Amino acid sequence: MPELPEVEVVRRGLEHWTTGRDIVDVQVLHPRAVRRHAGPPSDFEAVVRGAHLSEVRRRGKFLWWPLPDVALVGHLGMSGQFRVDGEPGEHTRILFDIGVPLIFDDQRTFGGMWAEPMVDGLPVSLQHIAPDPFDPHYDRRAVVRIIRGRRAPVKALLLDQGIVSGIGNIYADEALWQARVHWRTPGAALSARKVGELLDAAQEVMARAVTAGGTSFDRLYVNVNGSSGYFQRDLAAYGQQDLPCPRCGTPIVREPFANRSSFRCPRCQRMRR
DNA sequence: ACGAGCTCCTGCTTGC
DNA sequence: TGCAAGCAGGAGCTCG
Repeated sequence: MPELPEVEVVRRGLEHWTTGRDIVDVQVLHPRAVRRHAGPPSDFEAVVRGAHLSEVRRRGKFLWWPLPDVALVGHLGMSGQFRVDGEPGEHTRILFDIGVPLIFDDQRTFGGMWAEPMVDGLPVSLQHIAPDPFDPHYDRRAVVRIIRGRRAPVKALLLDQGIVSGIGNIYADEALWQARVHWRTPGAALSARKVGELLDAAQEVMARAVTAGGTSFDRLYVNVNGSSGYFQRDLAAYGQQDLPCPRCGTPIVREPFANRSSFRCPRCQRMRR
């Protein structure tokens, strides 16, 4: 489940392996892997072929290579991977030749790549994606104000990439656990101090996860060289159903949330008022 | 404008 | 043993 930490680990790997290289050739092996692109996969191939790769940028969970006229953008979705370490496989969707093979694999095909113009340094389809907590443009006070102005469950607000980007189901649950907030609490029911605490917890837990190389539950998330992260060892709430809360020992519970799951400590994370 | 719900997709796990 | 249902979920979309 690539969220900001996993995408950042991939970004660093890609920057190391692709910077200074040229796209000698590219083949789209699965048409669905090219999405949001204004044209067929053949146009995508034509646009990026020959491009020089200088740096890799990221906002939230989106990655892009700035090219002279457009950005080459990628999103890993649920199961996307970039690999520079081997041969194409059954889930390879796009194959680049940058002197060495650069492989975009995606088992569940929720991810994809496209090329599009940039406005103010940001690909056009990412204009509505808010800065993530590590972005110089991140405005903590503004995000606190937005969350406190909404009545939706605070977890839904944390996951809304238009408010603050990069947070997914894993790090939302971890941040809520760290700040001792029940995921269903309406944003408007939280104090400004508590929302700030929650945002700082999200930032802190994601920073630790980057250091750990991200969270790898299975082979669906690995770095560009195939190595796994190890932050799953440090998860306090997410996926920890029936296991003791690291703070108080109460078994973590799993609850349905928007057709998925939410994990919390029933003692540390109670609804207030 | 907001919030809830649905859809896309594959493969592993669970239950009858 | 086999089949079906459940589950994982990011992001864009529709609907009320």
